[in-house]
Amino acid sequence: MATSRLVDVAKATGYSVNTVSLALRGSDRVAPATRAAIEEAASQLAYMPNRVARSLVEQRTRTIGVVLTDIMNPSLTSVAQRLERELAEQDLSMLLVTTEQSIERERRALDVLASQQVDGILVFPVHHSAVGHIRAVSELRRPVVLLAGHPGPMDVDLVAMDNVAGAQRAVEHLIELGHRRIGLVNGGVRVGNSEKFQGYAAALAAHDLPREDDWTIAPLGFGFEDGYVAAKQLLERVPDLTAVLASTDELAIGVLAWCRDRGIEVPEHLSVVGYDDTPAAAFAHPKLTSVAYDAGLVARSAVERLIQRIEEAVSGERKPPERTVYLPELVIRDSSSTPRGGANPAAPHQGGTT
Amino acid sequence: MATSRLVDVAKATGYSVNTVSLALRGSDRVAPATRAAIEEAASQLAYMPNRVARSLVEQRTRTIGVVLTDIMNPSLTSVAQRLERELAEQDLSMLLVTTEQSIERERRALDVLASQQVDGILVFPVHHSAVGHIRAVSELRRPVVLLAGHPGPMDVDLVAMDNVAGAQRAVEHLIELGHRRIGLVNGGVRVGNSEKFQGYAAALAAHDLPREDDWTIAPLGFGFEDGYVAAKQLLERVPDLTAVLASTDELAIGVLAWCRDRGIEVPEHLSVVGYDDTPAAAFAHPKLTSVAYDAGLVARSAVERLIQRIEEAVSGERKPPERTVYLPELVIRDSSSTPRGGANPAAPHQGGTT
DNA sequence: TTGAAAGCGCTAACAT
DNA sequence: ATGTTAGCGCTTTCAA
Repeated sequence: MATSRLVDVAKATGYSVNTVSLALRGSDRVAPATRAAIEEAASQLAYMPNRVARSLVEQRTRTIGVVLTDIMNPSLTSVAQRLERELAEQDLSMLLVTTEQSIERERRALDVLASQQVDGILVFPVHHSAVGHIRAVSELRRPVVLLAGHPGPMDVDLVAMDNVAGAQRAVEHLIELGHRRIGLVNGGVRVGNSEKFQGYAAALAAHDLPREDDWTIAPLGFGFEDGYVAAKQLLERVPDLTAVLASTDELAIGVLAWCRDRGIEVPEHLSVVGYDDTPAAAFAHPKLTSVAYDAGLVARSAVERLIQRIEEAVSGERKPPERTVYLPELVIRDSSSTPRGGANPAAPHQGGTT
Repeated sequence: MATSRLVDVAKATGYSVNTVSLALRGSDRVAPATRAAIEEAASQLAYMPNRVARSLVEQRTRTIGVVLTDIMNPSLTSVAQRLERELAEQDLSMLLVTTEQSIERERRALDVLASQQVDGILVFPVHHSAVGHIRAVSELRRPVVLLAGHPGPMDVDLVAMDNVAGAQRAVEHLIELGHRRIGLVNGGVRVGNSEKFQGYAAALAAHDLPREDDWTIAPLGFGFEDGYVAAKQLLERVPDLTAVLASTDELAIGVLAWCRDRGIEVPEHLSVVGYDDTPAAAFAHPKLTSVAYDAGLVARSAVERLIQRIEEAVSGERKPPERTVYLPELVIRDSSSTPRGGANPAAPHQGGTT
């Protein structure tokens, strides 16, 4: 596993280490013939530059740290995928860490990444508002761009979709269809992320519609099973809801599954709206109306911002953080329609289909 | 962004760089009082070790490269997730690269990772058999463990699920139910991965059942849409198939969606079996029978093997590659049953439900 | 118990 | 056009 170094190529060719280094990096300060000879020897010896040594002297690693809460969540996965692609295009590597919703792991992740001398860090924060430790890293150590967060004053750069507006839009769609009793299945609220709730409440308030605390349910996770269980709890508790917004598509698909098992027809008895517009939304049954999270846009924009911040840091500039939020689109499919009688399982139109 | 170094802590305390280094790494060769003073100063200065410098001298980075074809594919995502978790437990970081099915990108990824001096590499190969370039890396540069591959002689370490056996098991399940005309929707075959086809063909052959070339279709991708289109092509071409095995759950769910649109009932008219048993399988409609890919097992075992290989390489040992394949389980749900008449859309029992 | 010196593999400033 | 020297921040002999 002992790979060859510059000095080996130097010895093989008779040139100095410096000349070899220059030649291999394509400098025009070395004679073409020399370069050819050196390249020949380098490939003979299967020489590959040691990026660790290079990073040490250049004081940069061309590596970006990416901190995600969870990579199983399809919308985060698609962000990760897009980020990797964007970074690769800029010739940057991606060091990926997941925090599994633990603020303590998030803290450690940032430390490790800073210690690894990553050039910058992209963070999907565990808590969308508790970001003091992240700010500290961004001020003391490396440029950081957040990929999600609460609206309002915050002193770290942020590029994200506007989840308040997204949820509000979804609920307004339901209101326009004629719904007045609308529930919310809001995953992840336990860790303090309330944008979707804010949008939901704002839409109801704007239309003078009622809202009860028990119309909202907060499952621990974001998955199918969480949605299934949440639907059961919510709709057994409040059977006369006519529509439900779920904070991820997977939750929504879990809701659909429970409705199917229970004989509640969607959208006839209950309208269901998902969030993120993952590929699964279009292939759910019925096809799921969903708020589109534009992972490509966020990834592109976040990488661009981060690179800009890195360049500024190198040249000693220090600009104030900026917040960029994009308005999500609502994709209307078959799971939402005008209300026709609520989800009351006491009077289903027909039996379960599973 | 100028972080403090050992020398800064040394100056602040009056000790030498060497003593500070030892103290901060908890050596008992420094006096407790000294250590306390040094730790105090270090935290004052927010000192964090520079892992790049450390890696250069220690000749290891505590970083593992992970090469995946695609991170949107749920089964690969779950492998990535598990790998990250396993590596984190061993205090190893994960450098993630995706190849998007390009052998050229795979080649470059391996070079970049070797150049970054990762301690080892885990690869989900683009081609399950064309692995010459991977072998070269594993012999010349860094230990490599493959996460998938063809059966048969191969000279790179491998830890994977046995897809031949998995597909064979799925088809045998269908045969036991009484199916005799069984199709295959086999994503990714265009890049040369034929294990699932082999298992499918072996099962049919073992039971003296017929097999026609046009009972197999090879969509380019692995997603819902690919499955939908493949189902259309396959079942319009061969309407009297009574069962279909799809090589991923997403393909299978795409097949289900087409059947729904077409008024073909599953499993009454057509049995459908998926592959990987992703979370979506249990929440599809109908609930999908699927071959369980055990991502946790593969991840755990692959990381263990890789670490072992790394240790051997450090101590100069050189053991021959080993192949470990695990037998997947078949999870039987509602999408497979005894055949009742084939998928002929000319005589559906009832209209479409979408 | 602590310090001085060497060196990991590379790039960069400064010779020649 | 090429070579010499220094040094990135750390760990590791080897001395004291």
